[in-house]
Amino acid sequence: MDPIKTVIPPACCTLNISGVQQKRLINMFKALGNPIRFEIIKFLVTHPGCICGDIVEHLPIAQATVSQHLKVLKDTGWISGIIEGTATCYRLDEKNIAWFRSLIGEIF
Amino acid sequence: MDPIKTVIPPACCTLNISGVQQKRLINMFKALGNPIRFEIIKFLVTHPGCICGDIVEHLPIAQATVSQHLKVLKDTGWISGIIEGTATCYRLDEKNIAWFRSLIGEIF
DNA sequence: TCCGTTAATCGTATATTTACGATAAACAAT
DNA sequence: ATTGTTTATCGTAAATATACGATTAACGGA
Repeated sequence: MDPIKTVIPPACCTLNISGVQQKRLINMFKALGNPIRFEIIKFLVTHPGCICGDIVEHLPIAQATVSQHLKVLKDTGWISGIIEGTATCYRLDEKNIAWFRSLIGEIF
Repeated sequence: MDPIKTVIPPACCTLNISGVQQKRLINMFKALGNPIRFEIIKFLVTHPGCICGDIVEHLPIAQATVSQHLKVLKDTGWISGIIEGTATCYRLDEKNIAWFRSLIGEIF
């Protein structure tokens, strides 16, 4: 007797990912799933190397809060910051974003 | 006298998006930025049309919680559900995911 | 050395998210 | 009609995220 075969129609995406990579991706999603952080990333596209104060001026929230969001974005790989005297210059983490882009292309 | 020109090096992505589209995208990111919901989406890739109970069996959380996550995924456009008798069959919202994919391709 | 500038961190209040059990609603089968 | 099955929703507890003012730390310039 033939075994029962269930045909699974091909899905619109594979989401073929797991483990550490999946965790990393989820954290990147989560970080960008916040309007303020999304705006910060947008701002960095046009203002690479800007300092925390520039971002504070551009947003309606306090410096401490901006700093906190910058930390989240740094920890999840969206941005990097280099200390320059008393300021910190922030820019997109292009390498990690490239990883994100190619991974999305693979699994979606 | 010449105006000062600041050259902005081309960024690794444009993030050229705003308004309602941006809000929609952010909400999709936020929804997928949760490990449980990510697993649900992965499960639906291989089990299209499955019912809530199938997902409950597959995950270590209560039925009420799964239902709540399904609602979030539905509200953000990741999945759709059609009522079939007393059950509800869930599947990926392929149209919306296609929108997501192409948008990501544009702005990243 | 003593200020002024900048950003990170601390402590904390509030809001949101996540989880659960209990219950309700909707339907199928007997 | 009654019973069983399935899922959504309600109420609520606990955890996490978000925001702020105050403080600290690190550096540059007078």
